[in-house]
Amino acid sequence: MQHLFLIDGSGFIFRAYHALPPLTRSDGTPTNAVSGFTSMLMKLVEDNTADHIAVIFDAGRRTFRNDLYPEYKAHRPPAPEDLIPQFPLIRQAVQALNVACVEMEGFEADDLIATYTRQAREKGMKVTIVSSDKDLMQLVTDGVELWDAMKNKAINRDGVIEKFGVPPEKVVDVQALAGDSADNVPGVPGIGIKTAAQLIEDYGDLDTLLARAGEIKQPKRRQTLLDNAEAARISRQLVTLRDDVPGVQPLETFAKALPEIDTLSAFLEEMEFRRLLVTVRGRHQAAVSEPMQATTALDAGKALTVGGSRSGQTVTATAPAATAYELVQDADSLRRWVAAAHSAGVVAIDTETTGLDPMTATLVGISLATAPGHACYIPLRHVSPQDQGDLLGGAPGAPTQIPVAEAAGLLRDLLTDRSVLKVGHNIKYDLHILAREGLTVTPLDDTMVMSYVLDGASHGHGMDELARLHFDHDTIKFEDVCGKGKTQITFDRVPLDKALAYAAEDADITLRLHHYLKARLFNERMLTVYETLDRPMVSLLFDMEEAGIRADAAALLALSEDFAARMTDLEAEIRTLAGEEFNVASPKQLGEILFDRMGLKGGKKSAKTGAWSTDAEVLETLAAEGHALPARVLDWRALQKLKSTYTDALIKQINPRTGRVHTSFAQTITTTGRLSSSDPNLQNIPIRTEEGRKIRRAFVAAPGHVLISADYSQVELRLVAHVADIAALKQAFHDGQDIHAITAAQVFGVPVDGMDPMLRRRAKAINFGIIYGISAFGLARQLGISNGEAKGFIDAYFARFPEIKAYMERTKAEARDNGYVLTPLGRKCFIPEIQGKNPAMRAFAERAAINAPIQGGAADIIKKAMAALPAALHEAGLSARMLLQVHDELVFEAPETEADATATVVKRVMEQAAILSVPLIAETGTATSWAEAH
DNA sequence: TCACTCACG
DNA sequence: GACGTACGTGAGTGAG
Repeated sequence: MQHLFLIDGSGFIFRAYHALPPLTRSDGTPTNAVSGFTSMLMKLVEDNTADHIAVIFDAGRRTFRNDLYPEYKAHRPPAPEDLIPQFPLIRQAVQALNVACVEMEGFEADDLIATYTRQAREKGMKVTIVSSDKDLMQLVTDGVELWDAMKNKAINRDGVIEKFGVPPEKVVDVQALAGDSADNVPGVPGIGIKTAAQLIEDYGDLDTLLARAGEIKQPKRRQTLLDNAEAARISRQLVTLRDDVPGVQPLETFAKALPEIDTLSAFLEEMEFRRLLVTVRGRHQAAVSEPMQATTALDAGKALTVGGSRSGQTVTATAPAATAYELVQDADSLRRWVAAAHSAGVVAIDTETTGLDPMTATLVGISLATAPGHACYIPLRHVSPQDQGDLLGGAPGAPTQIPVAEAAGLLRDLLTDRSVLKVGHNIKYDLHILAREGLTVTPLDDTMVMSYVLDGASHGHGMDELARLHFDHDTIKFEDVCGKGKTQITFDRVPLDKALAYAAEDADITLRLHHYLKARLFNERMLTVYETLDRPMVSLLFDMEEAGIRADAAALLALSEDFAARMTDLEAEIRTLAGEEFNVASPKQLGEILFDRMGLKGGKKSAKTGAWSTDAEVLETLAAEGHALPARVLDWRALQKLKSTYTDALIKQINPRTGRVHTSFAQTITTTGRLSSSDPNLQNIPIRTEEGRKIRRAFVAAPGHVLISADYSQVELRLVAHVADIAALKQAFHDGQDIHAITAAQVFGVPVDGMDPMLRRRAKAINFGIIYGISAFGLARQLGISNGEAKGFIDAYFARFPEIKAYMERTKAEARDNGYVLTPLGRKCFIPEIQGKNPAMRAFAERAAINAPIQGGAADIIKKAMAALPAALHEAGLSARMLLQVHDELVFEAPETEADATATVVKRVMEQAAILSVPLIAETGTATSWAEAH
């Protein structure tokens, strides 16, 4: 399929101009925009896969839109003084790069882009519009996407929905309502993008909405819409792009051509762009002196530019001429692959299994890759595709396979050879699978974790997504091989040819990702974070998951039954109080009973669905007013939660083979570097209520053993004191004082001795607020006080600890400048919405930015402690096993006789994990159950 | 699949 | 001046 690139020239110019400091040629001509524009365009021309490319400019200020609405773009300030002389030079740059260049009087660049996009689509071409201008988002459709060249990010249909809340075909309707202050499109006053999207969502389109505006519930909004219907219609005309601009230069003239080296050099020389000149000459030299690098179907001829300032070097995936995937069905072939891995020193490995749960899935086959494009698949437990299938093998029609035990034997030494690095994508999963075949694997690299260290939660880290993102390659999907839904088959029933293509590709991609990500870790200075914090977690988390924690099924069952009985009683009572049958578990039905039928006041409706809110806050207010029904519902809900989420669910999660619960720790999910736990989540086991604690009591040590819980004391507040460098707070921690009492004394001006507990409680809430990026609203809600009072507390806090204000401003600026903030140990936490236009979203992002170094810093510290602990315990001759991590707490299981010694080592290692300007304190507890140890 | 609710740090 | 809020997660339920 042919591929057209349309570059929004004006957008490019302004971004280049604002991104770069003022630069001038030796004759004084300003050149910063020319320089930025030229290097962006060069990069685009070199990197992309286009066969047609053009830059589109605006021709003049007046267009047909000014006839529709004279005020259109009337408030635009003129271009900056030092940009004006650069416009003609930029057109020269386009010519020097041998790229087509189009503009037309009376039309905006956007209209030309719309016109060419339509023409290209009619010819079946794919289109990429290089711009992040929201006005162009209406053009996105199948085969048409926007490309944000600064962020290196594609904006597809989903991206448009994220921005506008509606799909591309409805964007003009939303813009018509919301208007645009930059372009002076009026829209309807008081309606922004969010409201507009909601209205269009509700009514389908603008015309229907305007026709039915009388039905809108909110009186004020109804009236403004009725009053401004005409403005909305004109606005829509203004924002709708013309895709029928007549007499445009034909698309065929955009065919991509290489730049003339002499013309380009002359231009760069004239502009005095020495760095670009060197680059261009260097490339030219390389191209004439060396034959083309042979490449594979994957990543054909495409150079991967590796980011970072250290070298700016280009990493190209080197590969043989074609992908050669081999099916390995006999021992000799496998021996050859093992030898190849030994000589390569690095091998990518992936397992195929019968399921997704690492503790129960069974190995079906293994794939290996030893060089890009050079991969194999070793089927081990495939059955014939028609077979009803068990895992015994040897059934009629089962394919030829190396016996599993023999294959394991051939691989064993390779997998533990210290001179051969084993690379996997989410290799923790494969470790579980291989462990059940008696195989251990070391040393390790994990490309999923490497990707997370580099790009955080800015995108997902699945292999399919990374292949698409970095190699522009579409992998074979699991669903393509196994189907989905009811007809899905397990991998052991997949025919070997399809299994080979799928499985070998996964290993191949993993190896290529490893090459690419390793270079990026170095160039972007993230190698230390990866090596010291995240890489050691891979095998450690594997050990923890494999260990599991013992759960007392009988105790859980007894709790379940107790909860069930009490819920039945409550249900009867609730129905009597309500005077009718209803589903207590349905917030919708409950809301209708409380507020519509019983007519209680004080209800809130949700913004999204207009349903009555019945959350704990609402019900507690009603209960405090003396209403019995909401009070009973609260009791019922508490029991329902404990039973369904915990007791019932945990019983099901006890592994029959081990009698223990094996959670799964995710290492690449959170925005701050924390871990997360699922299947089941063991990081949210109840503790705050007595009933909940009973569940924690069911987590117990094996016979003859104890559980040791060790948790950091006030770790996040200590990090606040450290990163914000708050002298008074640091002193208080050094002196080992009660930090909330000290805060109260400072903020409220009272002595610590004989302090009103209420004041300490308030100070504690303020301290939490600081960690969360405080707002008066949030603090007021937490404490049940007025916004004004809360603001007073915050001002008093800032006055007493002025450093905190500076930290907050500094951190917000850091996020705005970079799109991420750094933890004290150097982890990047990405805050993409910080540049957002919506003030609420931006405020949200700012609070997240303030919180991230604190929460993330604490996560880094406990990771350092975890990484150091196995060796420390081993050296002390102790056999304790780490079982759980709950953000600031570690849980161990140790022989009773080693309890004290283990607690001592754990405490020491945790406290020494990082040297901050405040001491770190860890507290330990020992008991036979988790509840008592904590 | 989404919204709501609620468990944890 | 409107936006709609404390930070970070995972899971169960109802409803469409």
